[in-house]
Formats: sequence, structure tokens, C-alpha cells
Amino acid sequence: MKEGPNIAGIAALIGDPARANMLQALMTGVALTASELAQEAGVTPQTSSFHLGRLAEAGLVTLRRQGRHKYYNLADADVAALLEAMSGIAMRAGMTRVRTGPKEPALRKARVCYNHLAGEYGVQAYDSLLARAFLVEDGEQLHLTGDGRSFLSELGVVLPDKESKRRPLCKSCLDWSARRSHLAGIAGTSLLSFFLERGWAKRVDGSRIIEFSKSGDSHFHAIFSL
Amino acid sequence: MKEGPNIAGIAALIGDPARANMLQALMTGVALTASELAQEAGVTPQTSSFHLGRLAEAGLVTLRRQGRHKYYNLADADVAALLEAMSGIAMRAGMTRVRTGPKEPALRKARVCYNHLAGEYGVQAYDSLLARAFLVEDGEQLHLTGDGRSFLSELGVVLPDKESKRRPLCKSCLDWSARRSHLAGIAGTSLLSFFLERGWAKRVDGSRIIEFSKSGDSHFHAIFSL
DNA sequence: CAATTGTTTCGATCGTGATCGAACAATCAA
DNA sequence: TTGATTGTTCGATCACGATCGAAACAATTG
Repeated sequence: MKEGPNIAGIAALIGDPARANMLQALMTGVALTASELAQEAGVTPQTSSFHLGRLAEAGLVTLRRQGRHKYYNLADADVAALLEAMSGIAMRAGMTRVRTGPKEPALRKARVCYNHLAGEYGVQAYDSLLARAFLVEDGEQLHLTGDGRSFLSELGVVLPDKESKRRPLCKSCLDWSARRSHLAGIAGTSLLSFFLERGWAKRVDGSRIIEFSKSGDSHFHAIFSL
Repeated sequence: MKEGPNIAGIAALIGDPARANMLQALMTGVALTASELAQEAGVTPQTSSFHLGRLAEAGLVTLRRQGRHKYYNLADADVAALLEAMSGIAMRAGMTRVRTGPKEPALRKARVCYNHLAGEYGVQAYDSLLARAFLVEDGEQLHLTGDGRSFLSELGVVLPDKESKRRPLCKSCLDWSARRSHLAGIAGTSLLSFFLERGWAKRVDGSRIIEFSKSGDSHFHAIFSL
């Protein structure tokens, strides 16, 4: 009777509070164990295991075993993008959490999205690279130009020699707070770790917030001026 | 304890099969009455009313009363984009409907996405306009150039004189089948009705499929060659 | 080897939410 | 007015799925 893929399936999967909390926790990009996710969602390890099984079965998360632990991650950037988009709609609908703490503005400013930089800082970096033609959009594809490659390399951002088909070097990701694109893909990941390794920015506890230091802030604006 | 908007809320909303069916039916872009949606979802009018109340409350659908009818629509293109993105994930996860009829290839070829053209034809039109610089991407923004405007106008596609802030003239929308962008926004809507009014393409029953006539097909490829 | 920690399976419970029957309200056509 | 169509509200039912206790299983450490 109906055509098209089964939307209700994955929606119901994300629709459970426990699973939604787990997925949001994984949006930080760090791999988490089953028990850590259980605590994050506020459920016992047994139920956590049950939920993770379903999420993995549906291909929303991946896991790699390491010793007696199982580390979980979001399957890929597409899933992260879906969650990010859903955040946008949820926020617009006024379905903000009861507990809307003081962290909110910090989240808008700079946060991690799966494994790359999002928020105001994320879109500024994206726009800046685009304005100087270091980055060009081609349909849905996104390419780093030769100039762009040398620019980033000279800064100290490590990049692979050649593009791979499976994991694109550059990819745009829609930002729920700014409603603009920011840089994802390998380059996006490298860029974030570039700032983290230098101590110019650091992650806050278990949240998605990224805090720039005073010097890190000025460095950022020097690099990504508009 | 948690930060960020409540994803589980809207996900759970979409997660119910009846509501998901309703939303997918609304993806055709046509306004449907409460009882039509009830039949579409395979539930009684009472439950339909219940579900529509929740969807409207969450801002996923809008309604306008007309006589003793209530016509429902998707709230806006953002909601449509979310559903489209979810289709992509669901399809990749192999969660296709049991009833995967012969309509599928037709759906991939050309279909309506909320109110504009999607599928292979949609992305081809998009790429073609982009290649001739009739359309330019600027960050997340999408602009119609002067040449592009006159090109479309001379064809007979009606466009408003000036851009409005609320409803952008051009907007890109991610295609779940092709994984590429196609044209949304006012221009996307006008383009679709351009083909429909001329009889070059027509909609199939209550589905999202758009069927091009023989002459409509050649016209399309003449206009949007690559 | 035992002891500890992490994860899963099983079984049972329990609450939430979807569903429908029936009655009610509103609109339109005579 | 009466009758027909459309939509909603209320109440009760009922099934599905989330949850946890208990126990088994797996892997590491001492």
C-alpha cells in the first residue's frame, strides 16, 4: 500500500528517550562503552545492552571490541547530520529540555559535531575558506583546492595525500544553531584536532562544548578572518 | 542533566506508524483533509484526529480550515527535508517496506518532494543550472543570477520580482535516492508547476511519482542538458 | 586458580500510548 | 427544520515495548 523506505522504523528507534540520550552522547564523537552509555542514559547496563543491540542492527551505531569493552560510535557523518537536523526542528518547535542550563550560549558558539567543529566558529571557518577559494562547492561535492591544501598544510593541519572514495576529504554539514554549513569530512576532523593538540581549544567535561583559550581565540580569528 | 533540544520528542512523534504514514502522504505536497489522512494511515477518523492534533502542536504540520474541512500540510520545507533525510538513512539500513512494488524505479526517476521536483530529474535540473552559472552557491545560501532569472522567465517560469526573507527564492534540498542536491524554494515550486501546467509531466494518483510525457521528456532534456 | 569487571540472556512486570466505540459539535444542503 | 457529512472529545481497552532482577557468560587481573 505504501511506497518508499520505512521512516517510522528509525524514527521510533531514535524516539525512545534512553536511545536518544545515548545517540546525543555519541554526538561528542568520542567512543563510549556500553556501561558508560548506560549511565549517560540513566538506565541499567542490561537495558543499555538491549538498546545498543537495536541501534547497531539498524546501522545507526558501530562497535569495535577492545578487550572486555565494547566501544560504540555513531555509524557515520550521515547519522550525525540527521540528528543535527532533528535538533533544529525540535528546537524550533520549542521542545527544549526542561533543564536549559547556562551551557546553551556556549554550545552555540563552538561545539563538536560527531568529530568536527560546529557552531559559530565552525561556520566562520567554513565561510572563510570558501571566500578565499580554498574550498569550492560543486553540487553536493566539496573540494579542497591546491591553494587550500597548501594553506592548511603550512599551518600544520595534517591531511592525507589523496582523496578516498569512502570517506570524503571535505563534506558540508548543516548546523542546527546557525542554520549554515560547516566543514565536515577528514579535513574537518583534522582541523579540530589541530586546535585541540595546540591547547588553543579544549573540550568541556562530557558535553559537546568546545572552549577556546584566550590565545586560541586570537589565533582562530587570525586564521579565519572574513 | 542533558543539554540541547529534545530530539526524542519529535522522533517519537514521527516514530508512530500511523503518523509516519500521514507525514509521508503529505510529502506529496497536496493538502489533505483529516479523513483522507485517516484512510491513508489505515486508522479510524478519531485516532487520526488525535494524531494530527499532536503533529500540529509540535509544529510539524499546519492546517487551514475551509468550510467543514480541515486541510493539512507539512509545516514547511525544513520538515520535508528532515523526512527526506530520514528516508535516506532508513533505506541504507535496509529497512525498506515489505511491499516494494514496481513503483520504486519510477520514484527514483522523478517525484515530488513537498512542492518541488526531486529524483534524477531534479538533480539534473539543479546541476544544469549550476553548470551554466544560472545558479550559484554561497555557503548555505543559494542565489539565482541575473542571467538565470531571465533564462527561466523567458521559458515561461513565473518568478516573484524580489526575494523575500521568509521564504527564500532558491534553496537546496538533499535527495535521498540520488544523495545529491536538488532545487527547492519558490523557484523550485515554480519550475515544477511549469512542467505540470504545460502537460509535459503529470502526477500519478496519490503517490509522489511524477510521470513525464514523451514530448515533456524531450523538452526537459533540451532545457536542462549537461 | 579464584576474583573482578563488563556485557548479555532470560523472564516477568509494568506503564505508556495507540486504538476504537459511542456520543457530541459544527457545517452544509435540502 | 431535518438529514447528511465531517471532525472532535471522552472513556475504556489492550498490546507493545521499556525496564529491571537474577543469573549466565566473557575477558582480564592477581
